[in-house]
Amino acid sequence: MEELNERYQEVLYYIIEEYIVTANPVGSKFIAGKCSLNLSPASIRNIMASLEEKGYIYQPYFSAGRVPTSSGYKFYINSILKTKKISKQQKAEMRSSFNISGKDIKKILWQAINLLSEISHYMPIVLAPERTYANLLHIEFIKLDKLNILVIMVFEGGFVENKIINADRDYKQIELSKYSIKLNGIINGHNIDELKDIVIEDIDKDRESFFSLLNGIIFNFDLVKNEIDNENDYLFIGSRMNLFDEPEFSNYEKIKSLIKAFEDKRTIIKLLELTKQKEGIHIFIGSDTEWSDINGLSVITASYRSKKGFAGGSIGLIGPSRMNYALAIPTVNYIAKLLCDII
Amino acid sequence: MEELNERYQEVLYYIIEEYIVTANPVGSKFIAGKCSLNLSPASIRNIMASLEEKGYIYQPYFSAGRVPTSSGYKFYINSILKTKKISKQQKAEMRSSFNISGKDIKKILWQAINLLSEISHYMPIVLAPERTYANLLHIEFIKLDKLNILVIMVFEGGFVENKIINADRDYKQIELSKYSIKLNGIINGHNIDELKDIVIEDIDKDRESFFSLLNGIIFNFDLVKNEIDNENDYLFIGSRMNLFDEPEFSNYEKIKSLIKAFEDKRTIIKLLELTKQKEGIHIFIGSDTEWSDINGLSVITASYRSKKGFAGGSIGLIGPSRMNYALAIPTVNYIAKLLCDII
DNA sequence: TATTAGCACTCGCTAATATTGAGTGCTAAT
DNA sequence: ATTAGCACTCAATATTAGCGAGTGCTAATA
Repeated sequence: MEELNERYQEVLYYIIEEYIVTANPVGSKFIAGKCSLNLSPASIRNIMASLEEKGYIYQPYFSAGRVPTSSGYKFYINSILKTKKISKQQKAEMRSSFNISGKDIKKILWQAINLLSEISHYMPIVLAPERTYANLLHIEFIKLDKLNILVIMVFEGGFVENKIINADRDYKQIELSKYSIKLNGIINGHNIDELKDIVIEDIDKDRESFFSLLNGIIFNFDLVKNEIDNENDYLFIGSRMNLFDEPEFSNYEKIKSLIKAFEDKRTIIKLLELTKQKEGIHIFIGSDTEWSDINGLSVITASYRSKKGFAGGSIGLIGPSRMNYALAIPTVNYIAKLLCDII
Repeated sequence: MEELNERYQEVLYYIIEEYIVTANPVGSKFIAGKCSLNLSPASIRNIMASLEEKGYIYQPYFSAGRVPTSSGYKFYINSILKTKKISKQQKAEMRSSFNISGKDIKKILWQAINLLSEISHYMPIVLAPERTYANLLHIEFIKLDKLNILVIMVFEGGFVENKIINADRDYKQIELSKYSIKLNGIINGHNIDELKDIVIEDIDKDRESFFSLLNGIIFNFDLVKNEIDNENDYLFIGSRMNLFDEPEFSNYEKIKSLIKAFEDKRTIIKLLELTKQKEGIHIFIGSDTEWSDINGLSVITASYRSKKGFAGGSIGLIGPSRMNYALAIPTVNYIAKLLCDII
């Protein structure tokens, strides 16, 4: 990223700050009034022309004010922006807004969404922790009917996964309970991958009739790993309404493209999965290659991870590119941190 | 509902049929062309004037064509409409589009939504069966940590409910398993209300240390009954996109009011709960008192119920008031019937 | 008496035109 | 190097004109 003269930075700064608030192109006269270096509109215009040449701002049409480009935002975020510190009081408020007694992780994630929504007025998204690397706490087989067995897996962190598998024959509940107990004996805080090895080993030692049942379970392990068969238990999306209130989506065509983009959750899931394994804040702006579907949208993401070491998920905030980064970035960051503590 | 002359009925019929397709006010000339009784536009106009006086149609403005009112639709549905029979082949197709092997009820309900969406191009909604009257199949306690116990309840029909309860002391898993076994011995196809009585009785006989734990569970039963604490596991909503494509929502204001109305799911839940216990098809039109939130929308609902007798839920279809009732009504009806069979 | 042709009238829709004003780039003066 | 001054651009808004689909009424007709 090219270096920018202090004066240039200040002009860019005020353009973006103002554009974030009003969503209207910003003119030279306004900047001249705001700027600490007392310059006339004409001088500002010269600076603006340079900034435009460098690609940080552009004019929607001849003789309109200037609007930040994606690179403009990027420069602003990386070099100019000083994010607001969250006050101790605000932190305490955020923390206390979580009600964690007797709630499973799903509800806690929803609380995070609501909190983010309240504070930011943008659209929060949360990816639930994946189960592959999470340690199993408990496994249980319950007979539903002749050939269907319900497998309940409880993971560290309070995540419960229910799967129905087809059995090869009619198992009795007592028989199933025996296997449950047996398996629970060896589970003992292993994750699925490890457990798979142990179970396969065990089969060799003890070729009982539940050989095939176990096969079914192992197959099922792979299911849990690879297939998210209900997106609704994996990606949580907060209220869209706030986004629709933003002026850039105040016409029919744009609001429709927005709805269409969110209808298929895979784009969002992909984005959140990208950042899940990485530390810290990630920001996708405007027409980034990773987030090119909707022009004019930005996404701030952060990953969370329990201290016990099972894999975490990520949270994010979707807003217009002209979103209030100074507030949004530390908020996303802190809520991710809160989630780490809570889980 | 007032009686209508056959001639009047025919005119009303063609107005509605045409309006359903084009969404434009229908003029006298067009009706004169369609009508089997060969009348001139002028005569049709006379009839239209009468129909307007009776409140079945209205003019959006002087010298526009006529548009059906809510009472118009009501009369049409109750007295004129002949719903299309679904052919055997279509029925077979619908039935075979369900993949029920190894799927829990939630996924089956989602399949119903997708099917309805494909056929109707409106917005399907499904209310999951409530658990109060459903028979319990299995109950299981799993220790999460010192004071948190996960209670898993499996209901007939494949519904699984997970609840975390706070224990009064630190239970060992072995201890909990014993209670699980004990409870499972007496569950045996009772529903929660019945079970509650049995358990309370049992407590008197056998004042063990799990007295207080059971108390916690009983309290929890009430929770399952009264509180739906995650709407997302209760009400399933299909794709909104189809609705937004309808011409009545083709402007910014209307689309926003629509989104806002659906953001809060309680209205829809209330509506579906109203019809859950009743047999057959229910239709809410336009500005019915039960469904007055969004003008121009209609809802068709039907309840489903498993044969084994546990309480069912209901499915519905939200579309514009000018929806294709002839197709939508039998489709909702048949899919509800399919659900009865499958569950 | 029921029906219809004829006609003047209404009013939303579309396109064409005029007006406004915020903001610019350039030039010449400071 | 900075800036006042000025002509110019162009979206947005308001204004006007014309079209045409559809009406209600009246008088003629079967």
